[in-house]
Amino acid sequence: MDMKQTIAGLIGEALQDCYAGVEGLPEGSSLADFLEVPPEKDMGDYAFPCFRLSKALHMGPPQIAATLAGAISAPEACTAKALGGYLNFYFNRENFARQTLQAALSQGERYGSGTEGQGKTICLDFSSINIAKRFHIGHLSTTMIGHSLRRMYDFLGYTTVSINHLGDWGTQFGKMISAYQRWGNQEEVERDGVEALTRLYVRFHEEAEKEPALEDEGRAWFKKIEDGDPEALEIFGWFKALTLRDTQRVYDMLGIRFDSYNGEAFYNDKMGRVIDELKEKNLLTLSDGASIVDLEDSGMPPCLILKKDGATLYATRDIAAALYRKDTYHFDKCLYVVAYQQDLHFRQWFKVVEKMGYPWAKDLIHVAFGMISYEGQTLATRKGHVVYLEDLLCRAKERALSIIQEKSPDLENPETVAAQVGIGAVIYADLQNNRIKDIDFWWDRALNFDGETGPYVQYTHARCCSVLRKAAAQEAGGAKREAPQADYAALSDDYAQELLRLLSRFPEAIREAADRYEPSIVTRALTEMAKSYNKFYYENRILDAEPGVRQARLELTLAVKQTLKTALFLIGMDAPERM
RNA sequence: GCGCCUGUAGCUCAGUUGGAUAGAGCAACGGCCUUCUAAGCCGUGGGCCAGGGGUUCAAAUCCCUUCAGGCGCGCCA
Repeated sequence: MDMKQTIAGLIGEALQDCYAGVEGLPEGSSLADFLEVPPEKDMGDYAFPCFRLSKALHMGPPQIAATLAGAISAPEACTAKALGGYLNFYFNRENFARQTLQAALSQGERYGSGTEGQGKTICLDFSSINIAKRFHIGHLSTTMIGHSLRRMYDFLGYTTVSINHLGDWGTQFGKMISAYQRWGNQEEVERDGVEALTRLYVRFHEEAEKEPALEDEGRAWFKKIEDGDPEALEIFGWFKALTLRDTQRVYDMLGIRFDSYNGEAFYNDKMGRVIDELKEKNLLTLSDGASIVDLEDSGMPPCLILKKDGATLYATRDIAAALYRKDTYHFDKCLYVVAYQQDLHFRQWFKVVEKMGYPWAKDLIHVAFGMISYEGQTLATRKGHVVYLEDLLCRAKERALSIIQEKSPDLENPETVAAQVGIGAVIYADLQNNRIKDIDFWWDRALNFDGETGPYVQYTHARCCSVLRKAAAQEAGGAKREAPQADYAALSDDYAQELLRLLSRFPEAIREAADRYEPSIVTRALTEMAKSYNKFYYENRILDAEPGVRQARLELTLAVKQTLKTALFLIGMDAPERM
């Protein structure tokens, strides 16, 4: 049982003993929710504010705290002291150390995992690239947040389905075929991939300025795609394959995998059902020639379903996709990791699904995140005001490599580690803050590896590994027999206790992150743990301590190492053992 | 005009969903490597928590309001 529950139990008993029969007192598990962490270490490990009892008991909080403190005696778990209106609890440090390490070490890198997701499925729609467009920093957040959430839900036992909802439908692809037919050549496109397609697309627009007939030609090619013309489909399929090939390089660098690439084209023939159902349920009305679902009763503008010309829209496709996913995956939740600009769009079509009578509309979640800008300005591909993800990752890797050459010239696999560290820095920076915050990208910030950064945490992990390696070497070399019994009382100092406290709370952090769809909670827990370990490390000698003390500190180091690795994994980062 | 979001140190942000004296990192300055990884550690300076009202024993946190910024508001996605 964890300390919080233990303490809640002790308070419950004390309330019974001291104030039996009084009405309106909290009891049971609600007491655990009242517990808080005091702002200062010397105020204890947990505190119970007595203010809220004073009404029911007709007594001042300090008096209540003092009475309860007198009634609590459980020295093997903790001691209680009254301070003002607070009842402060101090852990029995030796026992707390033993219990926490036992919990962490028995599960190893699975520490913090769970089974609460057994039998539940979560769909995650993220990254969702557009065909014939290069992957740039504007796609980083959706990709990393989605990937991280996916790993967290997996860790908690959920079945997850990662979906890359491809942007692969629209007249722009007709234009691209037209441009390719006029000016493209196969070799060049095959070689340069998306880059070549972008050039063709840009040229198409330049030429179309002078020759407006081109627009019609583009539309005609798109019509051919719609009608299933073999030539059009072949070229378009090739463009698609090229895009996926180019993008896959980035996904490989990031360790990301998708279960489905069903995008807009896939749902093209699945929207009839939506229209029919909306008509059947009397939700569709005509307005200025377009078909809409009126949402005035929900205080929102209407949701457009069909254009004047009868063509479907974004919302129509999203609804069709949601129905398909519910039928196919039977999800308990479907998350859309999409920038906050689209907040209204999601609220609208979620509401339409609700009006269609599907109770699972409440399980559709828009996981919104902030905008990214580049050195104070809006991203603009056309003006070249953009940072491609591949370039960013490469430069981060180069920077890591040059630091390795300077500080660790003897490293065996500098290229591999440089990639892990450089890419880690980029991922960390993206998942460091609350996802709703806008991000302004600056090169010098992105390539800074000092302070609270990805490399800092990886460095701490490598440091733990180094200590454990040296310990193993000592044991192999020396005449030591079996591991001595750890002296957990040796972990009573403030530095060790703070570290243990963070370890003991790590499982909660993962759950909070999953509940709030907020990877930054894990990033922060990770950073706090690394900081805490570095302090501990400077205050305490590990390898040359007395055997029992050495063993206890090694166990703590091992627990931290494993937990850091797990947390890094959960936000999508690698954990090199040396750097 | 209406709606959503944001406003905390010079900069970038935390702040455990209402608790005790508001915390980190960066930047600046000053210390610490013949000892387990100095990509590290320690210290100094820096705050009207955007402003004003309320609710509460207690507000950066909840409610109202003003201001500032971002985003969105029908045939794009």
